[in-house]
Amino acid sequence: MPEWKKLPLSLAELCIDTTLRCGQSFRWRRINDEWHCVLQGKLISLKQDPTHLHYKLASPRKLPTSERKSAEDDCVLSLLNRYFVLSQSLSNMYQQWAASDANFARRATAFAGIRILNQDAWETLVSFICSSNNNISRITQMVQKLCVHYGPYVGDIEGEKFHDFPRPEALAGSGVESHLRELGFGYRARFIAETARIVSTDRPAGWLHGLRNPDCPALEISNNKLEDTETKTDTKPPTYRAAHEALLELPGVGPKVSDCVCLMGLGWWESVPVDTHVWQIAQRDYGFGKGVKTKTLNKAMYDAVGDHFRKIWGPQAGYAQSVLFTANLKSFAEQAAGKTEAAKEEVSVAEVEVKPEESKSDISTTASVRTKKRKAVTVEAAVIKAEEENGVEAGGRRTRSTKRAKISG
DNA sequence: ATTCCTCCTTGGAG
DNA sequence: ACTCCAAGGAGGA
Repeated sequence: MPEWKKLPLSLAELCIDTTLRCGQSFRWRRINDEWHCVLQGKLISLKQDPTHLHYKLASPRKLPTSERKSAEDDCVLSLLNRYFVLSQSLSNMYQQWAASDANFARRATAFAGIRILNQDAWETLVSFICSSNNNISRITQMVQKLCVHYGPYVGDIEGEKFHDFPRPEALAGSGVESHLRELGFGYRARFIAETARIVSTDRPAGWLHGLRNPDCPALEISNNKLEDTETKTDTKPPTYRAAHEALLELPGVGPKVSDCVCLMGLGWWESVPVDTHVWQIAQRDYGFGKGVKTKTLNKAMYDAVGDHFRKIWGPQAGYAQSVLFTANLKSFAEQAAGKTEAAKEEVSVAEVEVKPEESKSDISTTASVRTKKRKAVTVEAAVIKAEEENGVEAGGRRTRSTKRAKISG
């Protein structure tokens, strides 16, 4: 039996119990207060106490000599550092967001230690294609089915089998769509099969990885050696906008799913996925949607919400968004209400001032969406329009006919 | 060319 | 039983 290794880490820097079940990754399973998942072919186990994160390789394949064993431990540690991006100080970021936004300060009190996971881009892509018009528990079941039926088996824990996530080629077969429909994927079956075929066949090797943010802290180590094998096709460094647009070409990928992949799979932390929860938050806490004509989330509103959050939270807005997203989930309602002993008193103190000043701005778009060239939307509140010159340039628009043409062809 | 509306699968919750 | 909702997107009007 392998021994646990430990890493000094506070719950404010990482809380796996919240981070691993807030709808980012759908493969971690908790058994007896220990978390297990296959990452890069390795079955990894985690547990946490207030001062340390404990980790181990759940089932090493060979009898480890002491040398090999310590090498494997180093490998797991490096993997965890990249997966959780532990080089980044989370409490510092929380402090900055709380200082610039009273609502964040209030909501985040009971939700410390939530990190954006630096996940595999392909897994993130497929997982969030599954997420459309869906709920977290069923997404989890669907991802599990993908692993069981198409992913490589790695090992057992407590009688439960663990598989890795399948590679694109494994999901690109001809019978995949009908099989996934039998497995209850609904209309997403075609999206997954088709996207797998495009990524594995139509796109060059390393295409998805090439959309990564080269400045993401998770890449600091491996970025020095820009390997010649598959990255020499592209000379210009990718941008968030370019990555976002490139993903939109794939079937089942719209603006929201694309932003999820950018944020959680490609290291673009300025990406703000606006889903039903974030739209609720934007309306309830940030004055969006007060206009008569703007109760529904249209494209202009989608962009305005993301731009607003980037304005108040800065270039890691998507990271901050995930904290409020988690605090808004029904499955975390008890935690949000401060039922945990740790957060109880702090929340009751902060509960006094419920209305932040920002709420009075009543952000709503006027119906005059005079889209001439790239002026996306006219916004009444001056809060938004200030960022026009702020460098968030909207790149060349990709029309939908282009996307359809790519799919059918 | 852009925007808006409806439909798409499934299953759990109210 | 029935409607609504869940980390939305595609296709047509």
